[in-house]
Amino acid sequence: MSSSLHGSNALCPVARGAALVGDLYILLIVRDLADGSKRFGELEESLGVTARTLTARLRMLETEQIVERVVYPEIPPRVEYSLTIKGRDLLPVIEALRQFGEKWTHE
Amino acid sequence: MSSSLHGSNALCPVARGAALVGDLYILLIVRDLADGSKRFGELEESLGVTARTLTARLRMLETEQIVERVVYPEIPPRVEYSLTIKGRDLLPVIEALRQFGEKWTHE
DNA sequence: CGGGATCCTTGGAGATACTG
DNA sequence: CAGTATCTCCAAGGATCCCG
Repeated sequence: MSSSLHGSNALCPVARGAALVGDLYILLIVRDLADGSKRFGELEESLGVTARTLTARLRMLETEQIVERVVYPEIPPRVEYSLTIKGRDLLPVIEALRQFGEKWTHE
Repeated sequence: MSSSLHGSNALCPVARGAALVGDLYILLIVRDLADGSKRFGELEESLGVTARTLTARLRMLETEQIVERVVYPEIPPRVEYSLTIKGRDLLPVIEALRQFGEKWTHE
């Protein structure tokens, strides 16, 4: 996922941004959190990915300050994920992707 | 790279778009071709990736009609890659990524 | 419910060598 | 130059079990 850059244009802001979100699951997580917070289970079902993989992405997004994790000390436990300010600045990427998807992909 | 969708929101246009370009190298290829065609070797050096990997991405982008491949029968051979109309519709994604990268990433 | 720990499998990517 | 062909390897990801 968060790969390291090696090319001669690794310095480019596009490359640095792509190194963070150039990943299918991460884009889908940001999409899911676009309109409010979601629980771990909701994301799990929406992405159709195992907990292990989802956790890895969420931890990474937390570290990058793109996603915020809030734990509610209830029984059973509840954990809500939401976009930070930085994360919300990724929404134009999602929107551009949506435009493209609507225009060029079918089914 | 071009993963298959399994989640409950796999139908979303964002998901379908992300399935195509939710990959670091693909985003960098589109970025590199944004301002005109480039040769195989130029892309290779820019991305810092092996020929094998680059070829896989280019073939996939060709199949998806995002990139066009033109062979010039010269010696030594020359092959130019460029964005198709569909590929150019990905530029807003790259631009959004650039905005994000400029604002939130450093170095 | 929201994970952590473990085992296991696969294919994606590097390195190298070769060719039209 | 622009690939293809092999081999190898490691790490990402699924499956499973467990726990607070």
